[in-house]
Amino acid sequence: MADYDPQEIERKWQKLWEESGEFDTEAAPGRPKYYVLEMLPYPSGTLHMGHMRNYTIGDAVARYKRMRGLNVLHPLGWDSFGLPAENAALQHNIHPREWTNSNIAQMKAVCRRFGFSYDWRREISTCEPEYYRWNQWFFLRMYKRGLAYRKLSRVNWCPKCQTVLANEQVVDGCCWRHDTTPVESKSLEQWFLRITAYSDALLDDMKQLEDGWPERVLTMQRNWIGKSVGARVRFRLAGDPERSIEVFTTRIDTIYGATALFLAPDHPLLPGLFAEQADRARLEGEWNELRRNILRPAELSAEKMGFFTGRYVENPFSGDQMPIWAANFVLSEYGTGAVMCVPAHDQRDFEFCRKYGLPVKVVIQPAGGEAPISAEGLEAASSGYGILVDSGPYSGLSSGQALERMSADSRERGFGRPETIFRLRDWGISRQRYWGTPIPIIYCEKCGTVPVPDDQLPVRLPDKVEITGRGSSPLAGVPEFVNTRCPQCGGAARRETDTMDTFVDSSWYFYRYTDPHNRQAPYDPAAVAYWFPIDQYIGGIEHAILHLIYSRFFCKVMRDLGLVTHDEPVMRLFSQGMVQKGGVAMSKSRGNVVPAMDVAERYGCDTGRVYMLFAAPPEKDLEWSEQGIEGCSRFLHRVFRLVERHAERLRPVPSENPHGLAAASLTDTERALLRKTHQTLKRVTDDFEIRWHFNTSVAAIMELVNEFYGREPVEENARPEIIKGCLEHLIQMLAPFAPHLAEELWETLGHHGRLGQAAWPAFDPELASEDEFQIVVQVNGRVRGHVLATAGLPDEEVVRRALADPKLAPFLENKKVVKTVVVPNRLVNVVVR
RNA sequence: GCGGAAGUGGCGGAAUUGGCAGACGCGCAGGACUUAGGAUCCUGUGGCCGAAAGGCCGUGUGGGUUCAAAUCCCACCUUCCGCACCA
Repeated sequence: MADYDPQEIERKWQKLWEESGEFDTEAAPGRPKYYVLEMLPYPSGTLHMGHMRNYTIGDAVARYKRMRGLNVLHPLGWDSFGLPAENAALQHNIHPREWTNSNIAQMKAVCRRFGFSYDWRREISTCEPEYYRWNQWFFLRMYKRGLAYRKLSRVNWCPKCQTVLANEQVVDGCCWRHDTTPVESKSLEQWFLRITAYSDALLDDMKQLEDGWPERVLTMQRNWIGKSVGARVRFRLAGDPERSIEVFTTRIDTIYGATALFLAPDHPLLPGLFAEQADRARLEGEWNELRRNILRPAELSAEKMGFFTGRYVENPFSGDQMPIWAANFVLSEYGTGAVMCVPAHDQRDFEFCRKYGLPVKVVIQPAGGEAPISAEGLEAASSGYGILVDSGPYSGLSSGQALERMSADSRERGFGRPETIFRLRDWGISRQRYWGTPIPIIYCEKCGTVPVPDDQLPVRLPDKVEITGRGSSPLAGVPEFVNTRCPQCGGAARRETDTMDTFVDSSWYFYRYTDPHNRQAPYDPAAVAYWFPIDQYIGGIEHAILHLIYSRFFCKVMRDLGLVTHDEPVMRLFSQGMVQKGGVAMSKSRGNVVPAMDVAERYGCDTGRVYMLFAAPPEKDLEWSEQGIEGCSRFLHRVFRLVERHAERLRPVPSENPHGLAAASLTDTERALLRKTHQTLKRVTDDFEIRWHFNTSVAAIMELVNEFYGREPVEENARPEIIKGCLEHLIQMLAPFAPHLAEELWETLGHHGRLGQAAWPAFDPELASEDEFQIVVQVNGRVRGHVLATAGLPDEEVVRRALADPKLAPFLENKKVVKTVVVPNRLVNVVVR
């Protein structure tokens, strides 16, 4: 008997698949489609098992859906612009393009060695001009619509990357790639994409995603967008009614309780407030001290500080005079940079006022019978909604009523208006780097900022450039690139030398897969109309906001440009867990990686795939275990031997897959094999369709294999055509997980067509059904015995048999049966007293 | 601090609708085959008591609902994740 040789089998089928274009797909209007996609990888070098998990999940799904008869689009490409290529260039004196392309070649070889069912004709690489010209094309369309603009702004600067970061790329005050490097603040001219124009759309359209996206991703996006509905209110400066300070508040209902007004330390009006005062010098000293103590996100426990500016404002509702303080916890970049201080109803204000002895005034009493609160009795702010008191004409209203009426009144009386603000900021995309998409803008002395015309795209990245790793755009040092002609007046002009954030590349790449070689447009809308939206997207949770919010934004822009008709690009999102070794995520920097190629060479890729799916449910983190993978290797060997043992006898026999029990007179063994086969089929199918828990699919198939082994020699008690039918189902169910072995065994059983194109077996509930059950017999909820019952036996009869079980007798002695509970085909519980 | 997820044998995990907790795999123990086994096949394997039959205990902790709870409710503990002076 031949031995299972994964190397030979896998090589054979990969070659055949490639030659026949097995996984090439074409749009076929009218035929049901399925678009399954794994997040675009960055070509960092060699692939390790930590990378392979989402490809394995995606490939199992793609293969399953093909067997269900769907037209499956399953592509892969490369997110090939980005900083590591420049760092490699510095370190090894190699051109970023060369480094990148050699990594791609290596990684692609691993993907091929794993037999992933990609349509490689659709492969894209974002650093190729054929791709990035469409980044420029989209940018220009956004520019024309005012969605791309340039402004001087304070930006996040990572000293390690030597470039600017978007807000989304700053985590806990540090760079997302260098989590121990605090970002610095710089003022630079930057290009922005106006994602805030879609704040409400990004929020509202999440309703379409509630069924298909993980709740925590939606929550993170909601928090990130940070919508606040409130009001803007203007406070006049006491003694100087021409000047005023605006605040934003979500709690205008508490405004009668305001006892001060706080300004952010770098509020522009602040220096002017104490300019004319006698103790100006002291105030400026305080101010400088306070500015040294502006709270950074990392130091939350730091103490609140502030000082009285010596000036007052007038509360436009109550007429009260309120002192103006500067406070270190007020954010200058959020809202108006000024807030009203309501210590009774805001915890931060409460703490500040207790420290500096400012008065506390209660204006909201809790509704619904709770004890009323008083300023003296408060130990913490009472921030809930309630009923207004001491609030002039608004006393007696509920918070809800007051919020609406008071913001409307503020508008009518000319000192305010309802306002909604967002935490979301526009997306800064300028990067002072070489290895990215050039921003297609030309600066002309006469004409100003001029977009590059479409027919001059792509603006190509020059090959020759000096990369220094220091903080200025490398392209600025390439005169052939910088010096150009103005497209409008033809005069001498200079090109923009910053490149785009690489998240621009990945914001729309999945559209390009539908039409990857189009030279006239980013894609044919008809191709997108057929394939979109993406049915299943699979990737890591680290992109919960970054990539996934940018992509949603791009989709909405495309929709408004008339390029797509859907609102959301991705219907279902799945975040797989990480692969760990030694309890921490596999990564090159930690040095705990298991190279994917090693696994393929040692065990075969089928074994590696089965392990990735079997060791844990896909959303959980998975610990790499050499013993675990050996178990999976044993399992595949076991399957191989099982089929091989029967193959010669079964090859000439027609397989029989009886449907229903009446048609065939079955032996006990046949019945048992068919039952287990169809029970397994139900479990595996449900795991694909509903549960997405492939660990239990693999376990179910293992059970089926064990069933065969437990009944060997099966040929003595079962007809060959029944055995063959069951083995075929077994192989089909294995195909999404271990496709090479499955193809080989399919052929071993005498088939000539490809297994990947064979239909998924039809489930027959009648064959799966049990006709006899072991009923658990409980007394007062504790298991005391078992009885056998045939399906459909009346409850009374089941109870009668249960009570007749001699094992129960000691527990029934001197007791009265109060009640019996019957769970059909499962359990009888006798309640006694 | 707020929000979310999780906590089950020696280990990874299973229990899909409240119905025998521990499927499947690893590990471990024993056996068969064998010159040999780190191959393969078979058996056993939550803890405690017991020769066995069987009994008691057991899903982070404490309470509750129920004939019946890993599963539902309340309180708490631990771990992980997200948000964090966002006015």
